[in-house]
Amino acid sequence: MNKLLRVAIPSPLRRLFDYLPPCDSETSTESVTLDSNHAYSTNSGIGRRVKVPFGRRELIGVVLDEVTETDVPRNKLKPINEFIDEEPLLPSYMLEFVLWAADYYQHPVGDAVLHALPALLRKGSSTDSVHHYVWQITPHANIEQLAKNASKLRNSFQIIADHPAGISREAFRAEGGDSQALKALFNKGLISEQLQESTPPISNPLKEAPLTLNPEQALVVQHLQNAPHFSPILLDGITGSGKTEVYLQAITNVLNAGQQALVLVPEIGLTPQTVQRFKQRFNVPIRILHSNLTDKQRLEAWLDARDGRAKIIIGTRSAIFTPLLNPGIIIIDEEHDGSFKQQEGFRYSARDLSVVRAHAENIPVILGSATPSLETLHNCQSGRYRHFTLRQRAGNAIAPEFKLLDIRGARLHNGLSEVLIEHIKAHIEQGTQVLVFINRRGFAPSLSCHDCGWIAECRRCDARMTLHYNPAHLHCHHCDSQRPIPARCDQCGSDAIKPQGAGTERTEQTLQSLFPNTSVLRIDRDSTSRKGSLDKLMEQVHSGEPCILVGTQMLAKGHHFPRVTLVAILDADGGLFSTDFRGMERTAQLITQVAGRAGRADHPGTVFLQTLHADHPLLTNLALAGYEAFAAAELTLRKQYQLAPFRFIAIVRAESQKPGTAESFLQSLREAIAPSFGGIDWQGPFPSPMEKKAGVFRSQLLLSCPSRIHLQNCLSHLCLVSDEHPSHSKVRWSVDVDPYDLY
DNA sequence: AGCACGCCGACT
DNA sequence: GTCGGCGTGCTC
Repeated sequence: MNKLLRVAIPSPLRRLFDYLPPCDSETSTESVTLDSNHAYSTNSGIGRRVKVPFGRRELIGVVLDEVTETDVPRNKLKPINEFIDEEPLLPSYMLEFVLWAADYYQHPVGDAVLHALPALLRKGSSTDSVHHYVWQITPHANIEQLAKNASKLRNSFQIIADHPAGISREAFRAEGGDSQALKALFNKGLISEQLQESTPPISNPLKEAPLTLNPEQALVVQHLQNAPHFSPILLDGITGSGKTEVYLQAITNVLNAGQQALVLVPEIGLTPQTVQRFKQRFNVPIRILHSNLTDKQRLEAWLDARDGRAKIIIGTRSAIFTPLLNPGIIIIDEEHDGSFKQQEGFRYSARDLSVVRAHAENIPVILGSATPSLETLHNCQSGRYRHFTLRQRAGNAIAPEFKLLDIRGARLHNGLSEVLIEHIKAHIEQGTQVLVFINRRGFAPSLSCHDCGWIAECRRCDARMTLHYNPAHLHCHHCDSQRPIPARCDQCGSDAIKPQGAGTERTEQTLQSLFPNTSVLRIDRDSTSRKGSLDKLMEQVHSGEPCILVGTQMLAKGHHFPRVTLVAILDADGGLFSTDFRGMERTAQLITQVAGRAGRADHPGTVFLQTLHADHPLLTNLALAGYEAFAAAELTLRKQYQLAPFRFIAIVRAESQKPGTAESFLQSLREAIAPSFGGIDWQGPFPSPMEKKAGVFRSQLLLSCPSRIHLQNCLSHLCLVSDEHPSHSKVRWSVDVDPYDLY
């Protein structure tokens, strides 16, 4: 009986493809079949990449199984062209993990498997294309041999000095080292390149002494040390309560046991400050997976993790698929953050998968947050996760005080109330800093005609164009289309067209004119898009001089502003009446996170919330009792209304070029499937909250069910039906399991 | 998703 | 006459 290879192919087809073993050019070229003592039949093919003929193309796939039976007619089977890898690329438990994820999120297996690989491996690069030469400091070299003002050289020297076991060129560049400086240091004889030796076990992984833990922190570290097996933990601690120190000490124990740590952070949270904490503490190779690495750097980091050379891996969402030789712990920092859920394609949640992976590897996992998601809190209540709370702030800092600022009927200066302006003035005069949070980029959220009421709208979306002055244009934040600012109204020709409302640009301008002698710094995607511009702004803030920071949620993540004593949230009402049932939760998290930027160290902080709904229970509860109380109340409501996390939900989304096509497609899916799946609650199909986006019409169907398995079975069936559907080519559809956004 | 085949309109 | 529009069908 011939052995067949079952291969995962990167295609949207939700199935695997069977192939014959490769033709061996030496034995026979005309015979398609192979005898059993062929070289390839002796060692397992599972986990190896192959080049296969697929239609008229050649693709790279991964062998998932070896079988002897197939439903495919014999004459359709083709032999694979060749094996790329001698050995399995992935340990089998990693393949199983990806397969589990593909199944859970209803994503085509082949696409998921190849998604889990670094781009170069996806394209067929060999794993030994990475050279193992590393740079080291020569024995007598000292940084003092370099001129004091040669900062580039000194910085590059320091990076290499920080890696006594040697650092590769790619890793050096990834850490911000300069190639020219590398050459110069080599020419000066300060560094040398040699073949990497197998890293000697590090006797002491610590570079600096750990901080003393308070009793709450010690309890967590102790718990992990006593139980180094699967044990999901929520580390629930307000900003400044020392979550990071707990991570560092938990990692220390893992390193001492000769194991590796995987740390996941939100997309925007991968700041140099976070990374610095780890580098300062540890004496071990650390790999950072951030978004602007080259493909080669990524591959190298991946291989270093897989082969155990890297001891700590810090990365964003996709790093959850990094294989580890000897995993010891997984840490998800800011676990409530939406960026852990991929919003297109393979719609996995790295946070949820981290628990699945930790379970499979039987290691602890820490979910850390000052504002835990309701899912995670629910998992604590049901006993699935242990809940540890850190209530003490470092250095006895006082928690910020919340004040609701009722702006009904108040005179506003481009969104700033007079009371607020007075408070800003007082803080500036007292010599501290002020943070103004507004969750809208641009100058104004819309441009409208005062004569006829016309509003500038996007031609491709059901949305208004945002007015930007810097540079001047109209911009759609949903599809990125842009056009010049019209001089006259499109509809009536009047020149009375005016900006409506305020975004960061306008707020910056208004504050600057109110406080001409104070620097006003704007921090949003537009002001920080140029490389290094964020660093420059941060430098100015950290110099400590009084200033006003104006910005979007970028301000709420990762950065600490010790001199800020006043936080102003200009529009606290944003998510109060959202159609998304998670709107409240997100608003509460955002407000709490922004507030956490103030009142650190010895400066007590105040948080002002401008609102038109000063008696709204969310706001009063949050302001008076804090996030924990809010979350408890919100969970009760979710239970009452039978929403997530008390039911499992999934959304089927569809889009089409013509209006109505997507909706009738979903309608026929529902009609075809609903009768055979009782116990599932169907809502829709209805048009998406923004039906037209980037020129396509979108519709969605919401399924919910108290049983995960039942929902899962229903979705599998739905995908089968959908694949066979006649309008399959006119409609693009996708399934989102455990959606984060209901748009 | 690609990529080919296939069958009708405006160009040299 | 043919270049090319995108409908539809297939990929082990």
